[in-house]
Amino acid sequence: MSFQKHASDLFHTMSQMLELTGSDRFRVNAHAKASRIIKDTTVDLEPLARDGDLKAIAAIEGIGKGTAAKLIELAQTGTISEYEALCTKVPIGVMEVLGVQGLGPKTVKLMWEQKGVESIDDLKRILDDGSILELPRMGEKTVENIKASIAFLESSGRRLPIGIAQQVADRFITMLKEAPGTIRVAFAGSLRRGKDSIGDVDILIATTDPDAAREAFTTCDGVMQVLAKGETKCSIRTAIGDSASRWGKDKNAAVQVDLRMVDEPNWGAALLYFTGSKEHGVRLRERAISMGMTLNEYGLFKDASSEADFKKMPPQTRGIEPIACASEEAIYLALEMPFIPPTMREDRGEMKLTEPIHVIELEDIKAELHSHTMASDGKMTIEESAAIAKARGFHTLAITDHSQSSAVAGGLKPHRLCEHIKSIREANTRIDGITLLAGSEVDILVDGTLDYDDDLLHALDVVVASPHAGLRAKPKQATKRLLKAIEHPMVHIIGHPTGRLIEQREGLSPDMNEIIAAAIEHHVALEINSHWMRLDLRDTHVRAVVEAGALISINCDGHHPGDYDNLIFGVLTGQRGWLTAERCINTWDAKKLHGWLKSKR
DNA sequence: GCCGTTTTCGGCCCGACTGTTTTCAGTCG
Repeated sequence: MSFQKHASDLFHTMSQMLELTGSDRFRVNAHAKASRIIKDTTVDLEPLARDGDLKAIAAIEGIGKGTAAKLIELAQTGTISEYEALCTKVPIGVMEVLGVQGLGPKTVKLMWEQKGVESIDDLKRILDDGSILELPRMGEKTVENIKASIAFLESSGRRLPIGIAQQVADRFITMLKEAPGTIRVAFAGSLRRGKDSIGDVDILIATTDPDAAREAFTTCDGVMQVLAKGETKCSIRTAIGDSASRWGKDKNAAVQVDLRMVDEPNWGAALLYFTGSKEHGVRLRERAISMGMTLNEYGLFKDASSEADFKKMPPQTRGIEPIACASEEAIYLALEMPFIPPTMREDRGEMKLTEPIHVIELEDIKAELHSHTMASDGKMTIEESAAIAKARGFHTLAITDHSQSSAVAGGLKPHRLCEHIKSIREANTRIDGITLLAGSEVDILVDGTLDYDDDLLHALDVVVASPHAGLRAKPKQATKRLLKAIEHPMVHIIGHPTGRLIEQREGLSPDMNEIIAAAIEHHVALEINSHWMRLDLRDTHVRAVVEAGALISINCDGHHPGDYDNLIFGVLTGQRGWLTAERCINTWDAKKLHGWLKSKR
């Protein structure tokens, strides 16, 4: 595990332990925030911490001298004394109990202190023998909810890949559009922000008939449990359904879906609020206060009232008219900020922007440079794939089937690749309106060499070099391997550079700063693989690439016709890394792109 | 623990829902 991931995990655990020991809540928050920033930052913390550079670390916003000192301690001694001290106070197993939905620090602390609950198994014990009912504020209904939450956690507690969450959201949106009285319906939350994995699906609806929406939502097919059913908010757990088979083995997979009912005139304020992130929302509300205003899900209010008792009532209930609420754009404008796209709302520096950043959009993509056909493990012919790419308005499609070492993927032996190149060239003469390029997704072997000899590589228009095996290698070895591929003069793109699979396989952890520096030096583009199981590079890597000024290539890695629809997830990942169109080679016009590809021949 | 266009001290976002409460605490996002 990388130093930063490890440090981030430690701070997260410390934050929970502080909460359980009744520490000052602002201190708890500061630790949680530090955990998030350590995970997200593009600053390489390990060398700074090893050198004891307190000043440089504390210069990162949200990281102060206290946290910086602990990071240095971690790098130099291997642990943090505050963490060790907390471990003697709080059994580590108590933290897993905090993961049960509906149980917060107060309740978990009570269970731990009064009933000796130090694990989920202990919790099950006091549920089974009924002694949980001896705790204050604990009744039959709460007990049932806890049992359901444990079952949820054990069956499918993990986060959903965005591709699956999107299917769930689309299903509910289609259903709610049919409900009587619906004016508008949309998904919000982390799904709208394009995160690579989604904890729960948020749906927003404006309707003249809330009762109908509530009924439709809580009684539709697949609903396993209704968690809340209130005036403005409903929560359910639903089976994932058809999508589960595509996802993998877990047919019992479930996900929580929240429905928020809002008034149409406040749509923008509600959408902004429920899109989050929580941290971005906090920053916005702080900014509003500093400007003498109040921001909530009903709007942005000029709130000069200083009466303390008035302050206790939200402005909308005091008859104050919002100065902005209809659209997100209006609210950002009133806050004197540029519009921040949903994908950038993570409190990763966007609050400091004075000018808008025009991040890449789906429509900017004009070429697909990584696709498979029936020649290897794809399910499309060259012609089928070309027709789809053409229909999407692409000017170029590169056919890049697997190389010989990927035996399970039907990788092509050299003589078959030669025949395949001929087929692609022949198809290119036959098919109008799109340029077909002959390429290959060439394995980067464990030692960093490529899977075909240079003569054969030279015959290809596009070389996507990707790691497929040996994905458990140590960071140093992984860095060396990828660097060797980047330095190869005939490589255009490094495909899914880390080989991670979301929620399934961590993949490689190379030194991204070294990788990016080499990519710049050797004019190699790093891929954002758009498949929702991969999204590799991930958002924070893209941000580092963008800051350093390297090139990105966003590709579908299509095997099935439907895989072209995954492109949006790659684009959203790019946006999350603040990627602009000009840094992405797939947005270039044909002349520029083909010229760049030929420069490596 | 962090931070500063009043501040190195004294603040630190806002509202909804549930369950067990007879007026509200705990949790969530």
